[in-house]
Amino acid sequence: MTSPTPKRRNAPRTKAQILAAAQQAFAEEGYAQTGIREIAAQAGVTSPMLHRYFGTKASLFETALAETIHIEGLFDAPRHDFGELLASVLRDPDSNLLGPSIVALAIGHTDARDIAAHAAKVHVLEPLAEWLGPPDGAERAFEIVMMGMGFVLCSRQLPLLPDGDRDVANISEWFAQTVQAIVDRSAAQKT
Amino acid sequence: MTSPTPKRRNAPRTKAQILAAAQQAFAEEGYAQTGIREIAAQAGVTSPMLHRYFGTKASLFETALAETIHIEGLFDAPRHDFGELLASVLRDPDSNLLGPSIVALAIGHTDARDIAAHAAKVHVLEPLAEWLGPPDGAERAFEIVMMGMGFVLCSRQLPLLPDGDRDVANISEWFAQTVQAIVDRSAAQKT
DNA sequence: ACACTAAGTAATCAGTTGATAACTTAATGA
DNA sequence: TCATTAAGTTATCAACTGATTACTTAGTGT
Repeated sequence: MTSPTPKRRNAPRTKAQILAAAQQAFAEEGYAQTGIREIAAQAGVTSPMLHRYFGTKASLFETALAETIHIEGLFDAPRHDFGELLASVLRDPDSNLLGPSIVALAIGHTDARDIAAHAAKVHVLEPLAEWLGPPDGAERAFEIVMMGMGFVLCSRQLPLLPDGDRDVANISEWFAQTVQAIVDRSAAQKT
Repeated sequence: MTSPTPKRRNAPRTKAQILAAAQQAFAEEGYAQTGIREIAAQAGVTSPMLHRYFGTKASLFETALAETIHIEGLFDAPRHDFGELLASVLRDPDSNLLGPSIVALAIGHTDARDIAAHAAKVHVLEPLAEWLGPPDGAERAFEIVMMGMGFVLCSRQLPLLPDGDRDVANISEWFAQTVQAIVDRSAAQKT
């Protein structure tokens, strides 16, 4: 009972725990408001461990974000389901959406904003643009990311969603259709 | 030359200067990263002045945001121009867009996020919903705000816009058309 | 002319932040 | 078995945060 539990040492496990705690904290509280000690405590270690394994707070943020943000999971389903798929992921309260949340909550801090912008560009915008295809893949990728970020921001972070289930369902349906229209849009039929 | 310029006293002017400096700083750096002293220095006063006139930092933020955020200016033009009008305001680099920027940069901080959410609801969503009209004004207002926030977030804060002028013009046109479709959409023709 | 009020400043407090140095101790290999 | 390496902790630093107190002085009404 009084044994202080000698604390097994396990570097990779500790490192992983810190990373997971950081991702969760950055996604819930944002970069600026999340303290080094808070992350360390959540990971069950002390704060210097965090510097040992990840250097600075910003560099921890960078790796935490890079590991979390990814879009490729949406490319497996049939192309005509993309809109509905994205809508269901963003709407589902159980999908924790670490990536978009971390990016959205990071823009209030200069360093974090730059890191987040770069990660979003490399890990989301560019793969999405390539998946959509030339000649206007970049435009359409921006439009989709813009809608996704707007939805996450306004529905999860702020939150501004109307109260009724009916409203939410309608908004979700509109979101899916609008995104799908971007996916289906051909560069030929421009005005 | 060596005269220290006796410093005229002018309460309302000082208060206005603090408010203007706060709006600018909150819109550029965000709530969390903007310090009391920074705002005071920008306003040409010392930090206690800020507490004298506005109480706490959060309360200063609240007044600064409430004075800045407004949507009614877009209601004067003809209804069929709303999409294009909103797009032009959001796109124009010269329109400083204090309101949306302050809201976007505030979500990383708990207190500021709550204040911003309330302000957005009262000063943007509700007037817009009323302007759009029943029965689904709330839904459509959310959709428009969502798109606006997404655009500001991705184009101004991050920034993720493609490089070419051609791309930007196309995105802006798509944005205007999509928003206009929400405005024009009648509740009758729902699936 | 003078006293009162309020605008403004200097100095400082207590708490928190990210980061480090110095120390302890568990694990590993020769 | 024992010395070396690395995992982990304690204590602490310097800087900065929002906020407050006590003081100075300009403006104003009588």
